[in-house]
Amino acid sequence: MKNPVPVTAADLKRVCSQCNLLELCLPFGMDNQDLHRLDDLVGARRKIKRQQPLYRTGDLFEAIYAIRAGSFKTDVLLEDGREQVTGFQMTGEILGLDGISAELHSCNAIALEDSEVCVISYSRLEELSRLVEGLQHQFHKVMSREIVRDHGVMMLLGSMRAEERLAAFLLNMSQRFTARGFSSAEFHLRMTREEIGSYLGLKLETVSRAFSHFQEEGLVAVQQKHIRILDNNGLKNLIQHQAGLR
Amino acid sequence: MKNPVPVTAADLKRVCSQCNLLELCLPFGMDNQDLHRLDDLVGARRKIKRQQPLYRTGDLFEAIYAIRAGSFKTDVLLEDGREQVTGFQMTGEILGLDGISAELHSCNAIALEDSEVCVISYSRLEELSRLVEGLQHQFHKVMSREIVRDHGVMMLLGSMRAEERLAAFLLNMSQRFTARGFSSAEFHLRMTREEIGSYLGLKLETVSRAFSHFQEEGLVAVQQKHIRILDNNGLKNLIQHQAGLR
DNA sequence: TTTTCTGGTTGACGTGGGTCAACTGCAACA
DNA sequence: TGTTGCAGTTGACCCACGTCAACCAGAAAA
Repeated sequence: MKNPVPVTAADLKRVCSQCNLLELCLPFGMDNQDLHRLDDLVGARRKIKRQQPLYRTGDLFEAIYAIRAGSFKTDVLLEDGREQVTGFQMTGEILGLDGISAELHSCNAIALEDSEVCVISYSRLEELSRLVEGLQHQFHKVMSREIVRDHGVMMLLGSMRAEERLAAFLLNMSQRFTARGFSSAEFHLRMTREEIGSYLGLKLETVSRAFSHFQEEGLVAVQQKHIRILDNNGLKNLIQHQAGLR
Repeated sequence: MKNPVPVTAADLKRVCSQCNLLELCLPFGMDNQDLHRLDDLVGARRKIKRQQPLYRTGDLFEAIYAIRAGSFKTDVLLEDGREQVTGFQMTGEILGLDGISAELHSCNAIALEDSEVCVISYSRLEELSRLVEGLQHQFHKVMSREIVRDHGVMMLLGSMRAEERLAAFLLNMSQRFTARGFSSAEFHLRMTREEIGSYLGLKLETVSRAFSHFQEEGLVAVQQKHIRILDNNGLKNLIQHQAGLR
């Protein structure tokens, strides 16, 4: 029995100052007073169904997005159809920063599962961050963090071997799940082997074989998308000591 | 206390509003009035000798830098000594954005030739960009452009073959020289084959062979670091049509 | 239940680019 | 005017990963 959805107290509380993702998201480090000024910046919510785009290459840039629930991939397409996944994003992370430079989005953001984002009007964000020092600073940090993350991916792609890349990927996922209060040792990947491969610059078969090999070595237990990390240090060692090539 | 360094007329002119790199640099798009407010933000200059670092991984982050003359590479080092060059920067481009996120620099910036940078105090930049909308917006664009550029490099590294990568690199260099008023067809590379290779995720021998092959095909004339592009479209076609692999 | 579909695994084989090594050329300097 | 040294080129060989293809598993549809 469905009534028209009434606005409840809970809905009204869906603002930054009440959000449990706070410490992962844009408002991190802001004081209580500033936080309340954020509440009217973050207006609309948007739900995105699995496989649907939040935005596409060429779309007009008007807002950035904070992931409230779910997860996304971003990718760049070449004319000939080749896809490069440039990142996987989870709750609390910010999407859309690519659009500021040209006022058009320069990649696609696709939901990996049914997801929800907070829409943050970019013009109002600029406005407010001229008034709220903490917001300005935090926003700059978020952008800078993205640049540093990208350098890490370049390191992966340019200097590591297949199994090192996958190990680094798993450790990164584990660390991000931990930061969100989930188990660091056991998690569920939302992306396919092909998407992992595209991100890591490998073919899906190579990803699959690397998973199998890790399993043989007792480093992880793999059951499709469900991953259990059995030997964290083993994975770490793999990255440092498998040097030399490439 | 030290004796104050006498300020000469030449020094006074060394300000953004007088700089011929304007349209490539941070102040791009700002109006004349705002521009003059920038002049006292950009204080010191710093000269860096070839092969010397402007900053190193782990250095305290206090300023960003605009390249006034010369060129740089940025790189990330792995514990085992592997180096990944994350970018090459030329006049008008901004260095140091990586440092904002952790208040420490997360890569090394090394001069490829004797160079000079404008030192832009980050705290004063944040201050001023709260007052000057045009500066704020332009700064955000610069950061976003860096993110978009990084996505392009990921595409290179993750999805392209060796000769495609080098072709894309040459076209990119050509386009950036053009933007600076130099010939688009003929230029001098300041980095070694090894540095190009590190940037492109290739070994120096592969870079060298690709250059030789381009030369055989009549696409470019290569004489050590001096490059002459003979067939721009040929290079472009190489990227689109050599698809399939990887 | 069986059928179909999509994603994942595994094997056999090929190749692009890494590795190793010899050689060349230019530049700095005695 | 030779000497040393580093950057670049080239060749021979090899291996990590891509390619192609068969097969499998779980989920959704019939």
